[in-house]
Amino acid sequence: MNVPTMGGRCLATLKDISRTLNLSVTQVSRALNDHSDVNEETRIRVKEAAKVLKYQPNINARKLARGRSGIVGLIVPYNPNMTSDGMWMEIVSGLSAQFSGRGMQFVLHIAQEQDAILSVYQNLISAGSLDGFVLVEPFAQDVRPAFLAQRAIPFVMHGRTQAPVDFPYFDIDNFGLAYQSTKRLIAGGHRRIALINGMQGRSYVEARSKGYRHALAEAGVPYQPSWLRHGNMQAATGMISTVEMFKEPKTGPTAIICANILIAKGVYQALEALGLHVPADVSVIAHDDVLLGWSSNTFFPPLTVTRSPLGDSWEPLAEFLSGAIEGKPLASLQRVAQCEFIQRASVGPAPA
Amino acid sequence: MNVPTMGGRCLATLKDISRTLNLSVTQVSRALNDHSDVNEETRIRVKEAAKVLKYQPNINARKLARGRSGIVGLIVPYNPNMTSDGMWMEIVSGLSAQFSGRGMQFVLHIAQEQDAILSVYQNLISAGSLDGFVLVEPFAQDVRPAFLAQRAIPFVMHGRTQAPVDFPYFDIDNFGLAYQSTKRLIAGGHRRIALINGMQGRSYVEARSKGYRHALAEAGVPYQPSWLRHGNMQAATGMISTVEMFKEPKTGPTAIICANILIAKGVYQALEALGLHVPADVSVIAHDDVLLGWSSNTFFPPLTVTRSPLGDSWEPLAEFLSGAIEGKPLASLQRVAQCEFIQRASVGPAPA
DNA sequence: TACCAAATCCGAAGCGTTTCGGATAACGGA
DNA sequence: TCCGTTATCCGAAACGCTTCGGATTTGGTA
Repeated sequence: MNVPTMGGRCLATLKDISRTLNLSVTQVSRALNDHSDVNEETRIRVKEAAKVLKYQPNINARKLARGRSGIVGLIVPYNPNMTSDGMWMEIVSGLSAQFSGRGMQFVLHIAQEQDAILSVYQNLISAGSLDGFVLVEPFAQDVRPAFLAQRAIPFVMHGRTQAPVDFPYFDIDNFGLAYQSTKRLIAGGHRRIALINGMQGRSYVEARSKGYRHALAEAGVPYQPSWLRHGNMQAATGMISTVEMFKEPKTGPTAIICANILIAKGVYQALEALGLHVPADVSVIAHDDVLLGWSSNTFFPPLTVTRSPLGDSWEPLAEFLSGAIEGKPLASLQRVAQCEFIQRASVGPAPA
Repeated sequence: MNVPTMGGRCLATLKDISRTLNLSVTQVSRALNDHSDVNEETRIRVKEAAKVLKYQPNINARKLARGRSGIVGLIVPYNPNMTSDGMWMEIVSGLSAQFSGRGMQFVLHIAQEQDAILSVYQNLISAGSLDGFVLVEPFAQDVRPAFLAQRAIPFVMHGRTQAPVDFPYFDIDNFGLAYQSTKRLIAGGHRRIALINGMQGRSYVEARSKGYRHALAEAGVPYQPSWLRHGNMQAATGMISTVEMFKEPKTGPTAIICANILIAKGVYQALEALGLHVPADVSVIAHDDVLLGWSSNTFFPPLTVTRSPLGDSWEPLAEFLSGAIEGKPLASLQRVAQCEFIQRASVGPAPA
């Protein structure tokens, strides 16, 4: 139909190398791919020639032969206001950089609203266009792992689900960070501790709630439902929750744990408006993903945080997914990162 | 090396269809691709069978045969604080959706700092991994078009450069919107008009400055350099610029044109702080990209805007790039969109 | 000397498409 | 009746790579 008018860009092929070296294409391929049965000296000659000829393997041919596409994807449902949330950009840029460093491509697929999300996975796989997925922001009850695993589609999850996890994942110790924070506050004499958490259903949110309640139960501190709050991870959530919890004066919490820095920002603002002081009246701890340009050191008084940079997760995620595609054993494809506890001035003993 | 352990996912091929229909692979391929010399009835039978067998063309084989990868890319230099900017997410999600709707893949490539940006384009192309690029946020003097055009690498630009544009692009009429805004203010009796623009060097910024100055010159209104300001497109820029322009009381502008809604937000805040009223003391016009969750109707008094949704550009960009790859004539791959002028209460006659 | 294993190499088949260059049949006009 | 068209179809080659199943040499061992 249309002639390939668009310019040269012709590149060296395996055949070219084999011709100049008087070798077979087979052997050149094996040399380049570091296979076992090729003479060390030959391998060097081949690699040398490849460099000289500026050889670049044609990924499509390779993929056709290998039966893999070399492309992995992240599917996110289209959401008009996701645009205001810089976290997605962080995710995309982090993963994209990691995968391209591994000679793979990473594509972001926006699923349109009308698409059933599971069928999107199915379609992309069966077209041979993608050979694996990254799953982020999982729900505690997430249907995707079972679906994908059943079809032997490789994937890696950023986080875990409530069900036993027999798949590759990288997660932080969400239970632990909430547990630790709560426990430390209790150790400081606090017994009226609130947790302002993210949206219900997300698995990291549920895990944190559990850690919080576990610490309370362990210390025999009664759990008060109105002090476990849920909302999106924005300053407004922190502000509104705080105001509501202090509606009845003198009955508010003496310590507040925030699911992220933004929420903590809102809490600080609300406390200031209410005339309450940190940490004299209320202690505050937040979890810090080191994200969004929000730094935990823009707070006064300085904010105590549990810290685990979101940016540290892209490398293991990419590694685990490519491992899964190559069929590496599951045990090597799972990791839970611990997080750092950074004590600062926003936590004090419980007021008398 | 490693056996293809990872499960079935085997899919119907052309051969399967040809077998069930007693046709040649050739003819099946031609039928599916709507070529000319295939019987209408055959074509229907083939498409029917394809549907029944859930046939999905293997893109890698297709790409190998056609010599194209079907993947286009956007290269952005790595920038740690880009993440705070929701606009990138908008760009990525918009383009990604458009291209995947065309059966292509769109990848975001993060160029690491040490990479020379031009060589990144070169490398991605010569590996055969990408067959075209989208260029966004061009500079007035942008070196990429010449580089890519010389190598016959297809691309499309969101915007234009200062140099004559003999390449595919989609742009809005930046000159025109600044010109129109300025002209209308002049018509309202204003002669002290400021423009708070984006960062110098970007081509849309330069174009707007030109439109502004052209309108001034045309009306014989003197151009005052301190009233043409540059900064990033954030509220802070609007605020700071306004405060500075009103440092000497009574000598400030009577009208301010803002490069986007965020800047206008800052301007409103500064004016309020300075005790100046919109539009009695100062008229305000902004350009509205319909973005960032910022809506121009959160303003009081309502903000007059020139409006052209950034979201409208993804479709033509995708169309033009795939057109360029297919070798369509240049003339059909260029468009400048006009923008809407929405008159609201933030503009009034010049104060006496 | 005969045999075996290890080290290197190679030919050929295959991956699933597209496409070039005919082949075949039906048909109308000369 | 012969020939050129038109409408359909097909075989085979090509795209560039990987990989299976040997082939060849070498050196050591029985």
